[in-house]
Amino acid sequence: MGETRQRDAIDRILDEWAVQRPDLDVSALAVIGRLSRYAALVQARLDAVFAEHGLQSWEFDVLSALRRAGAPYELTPGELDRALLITSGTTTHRVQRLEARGFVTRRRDNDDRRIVRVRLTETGRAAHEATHDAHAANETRILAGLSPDERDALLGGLQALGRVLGDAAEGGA
Amino acid sequence: MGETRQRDAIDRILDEWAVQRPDLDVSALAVIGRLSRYAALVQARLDAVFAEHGLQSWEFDVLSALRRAGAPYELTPGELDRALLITSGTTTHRVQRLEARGFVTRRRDNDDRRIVRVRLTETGRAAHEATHDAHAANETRILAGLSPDERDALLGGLQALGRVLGDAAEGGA
DNA sequence: CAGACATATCTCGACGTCAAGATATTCCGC
DNA sequence: GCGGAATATCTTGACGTCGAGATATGTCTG
Repeated sequence: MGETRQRDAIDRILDEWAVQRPDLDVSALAVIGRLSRYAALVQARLDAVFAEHGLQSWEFDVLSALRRAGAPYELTPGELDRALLITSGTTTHRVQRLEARGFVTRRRDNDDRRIVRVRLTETGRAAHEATHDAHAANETRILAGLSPDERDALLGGLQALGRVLGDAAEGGA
Repeated sequence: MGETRQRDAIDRILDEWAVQRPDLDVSALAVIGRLSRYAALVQARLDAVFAEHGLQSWEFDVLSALRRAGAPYELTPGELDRALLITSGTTTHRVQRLEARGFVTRRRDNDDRRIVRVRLTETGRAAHEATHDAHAANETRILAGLSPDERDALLGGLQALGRVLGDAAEGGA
């Protein structure tokens, strides 16, 4: 306690603005700048573990969405769009490449022939399984340096942000 | 108080894992999943305001870095790399396009001819100025729905995360 | 001062994403 | 059951980013 927190990259940005434009209110930047910067730094750490297991993070994301959907591990491209916050063109592209790797299959629904069913193959499920533990451990390790209070604060703050962003309404399944 | 927080998209993901793999510890996912998802949702809101002012967010980022460097509003490509967490190839590309729009100039340093000086033009400074207020207001508006406690929790949690990520050592000037 | 190493920037090719629109199918009101 | 609106997916072209390596310049060691 009482110890001054070490200044980070965002603090330096705020310092620069304080010199250049002391009239500005940078308190929102202090939050949002960190949010986006740290999300990028965290993603880089996650990518490193995926790479060790021969996966891109977008591949893992798709496999995870299918895995957690439960047997028969099947979703439509539209459901993937919404779950992963990506556009339909991106989903088509991702599914094609996962199909080429043998991780998923695609087939038309016979009741509604507009719909496609993307299903995890056994190979795909195994690839997810093989990577998941290391990934989860990686996430745990990243947060391990936080005290319980800090971690609660971060989670609570993010939950509140999610409420403000209206996330409950988006990404529905 | 006592009111149950509305369940959001990440809660639904956690619920799905609880059904599929009740043995998993998803508490780290609850934090990191939100971090990356909300960073993406926030970025989309920021992009909307930049678009109203005819800028891409990467353009605004470069103009901001130069602006807050102070007169003569000049940085090297390497400094931009580190400030913006991008690779040198990306910086070259960004600077070329900002130069084409008349927002920056490039010239070799005469003392060390490996070095380039990227300088904000008056046009570039004006473009930043014209966008900055709306952008700052947008950031403030996004956070306006948070209570002071929630906002403090979010900021404090992010600062702790920055410490854990070693951000103080990165992005230095 | 020559050679090796270090630094700064740029080039090139590949990749992932998006936006807009095309196509195919289903639903709904009459 | 017909025509138009709605829905689901795919196609296309453009763009931003990265990684690896090329080039040019500077520094250091002996």
